[in-house]
Amino acid sequence: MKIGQLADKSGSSVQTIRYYEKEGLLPAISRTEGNFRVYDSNALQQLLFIRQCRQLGISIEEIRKLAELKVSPGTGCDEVYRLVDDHIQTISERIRDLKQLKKELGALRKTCSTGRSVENCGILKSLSTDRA
Amino acid sequence: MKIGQLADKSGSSVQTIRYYEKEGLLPAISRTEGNFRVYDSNALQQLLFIRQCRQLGISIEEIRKLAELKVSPGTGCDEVYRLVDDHIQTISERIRDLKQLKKELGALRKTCSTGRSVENCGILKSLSTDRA
DNA sequence: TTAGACTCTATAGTTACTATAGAGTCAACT
DNA sequence: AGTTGACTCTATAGTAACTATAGAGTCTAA
Repeated sequence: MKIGQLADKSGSSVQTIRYYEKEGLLPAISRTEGNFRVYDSNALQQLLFIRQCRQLGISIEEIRKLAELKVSPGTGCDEVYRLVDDHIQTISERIRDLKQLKKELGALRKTCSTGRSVENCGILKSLSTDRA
Repeated sequence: MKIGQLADKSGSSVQTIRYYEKEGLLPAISRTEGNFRVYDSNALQQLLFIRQCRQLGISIEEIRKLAELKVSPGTGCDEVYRLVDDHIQTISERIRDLKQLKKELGALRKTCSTGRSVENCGILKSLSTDRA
């Protein structure tokens, strides 16, 4: 199949697929005489793997590592385990930070009652003088 | 004061201050004979305002808007209110998404018991076959 | 044969900075 | 006066993960 079909089936855009190839996530594939990329179902599987990882917020760099591990038999999967664990940790921290942020913004919003003019706007006042 | 001192006092880096100037967040300031930037306490205030906003995750584009509103007397502060409200909304969504992600990663992690070899790694298996 | 859909490469744009190179400025010390 | 060192200047490239564009080529169906 050609890149457009692969894009449809995988849910990635054509440009994104080419981007993944350039980044070394998808191996070089064969081409038609007219230089069009040709993919098989194996390529589709690989792409779905990448997509799955990306949807879980795993970076391209990390996906590269995972892909390497996948094809290096004999090594333990501790590293895979650790990568996922680290990722969960990162996300937890991000959630904590965002919650704090939301709290601060909530407080900020309370300083404003709509309808005033900007000269008396509590939000702008707070932003100008408060310390986070 | 010169840019280094302003950086120290504000907590922003020298490059970041120059970047804000280029982006139009800080007004053009005067220079010494030797072309060094010179700042007063007013500039420090403006920079602290920007920092405060950035720490609350407000984008540079939005800060530009806020700064404009600050100096356009007579207009209502409804717009400020709305901006902050939208921002809270965005953050809430982001938190929700991340929580979902964490849940999925947690489930993924459970498919792995450490010490196995990658051929049997539950995580890699899941990533290769599951649908999110 | 030609129109339309698709594909190709290469390049620039996105966000909010950070890092670097290479040059100039300035104050203090010898 | 010379020089060292800290600071500053501009311009440019890099970061992450794409997206968008230009301009050209390919393929297929009417």
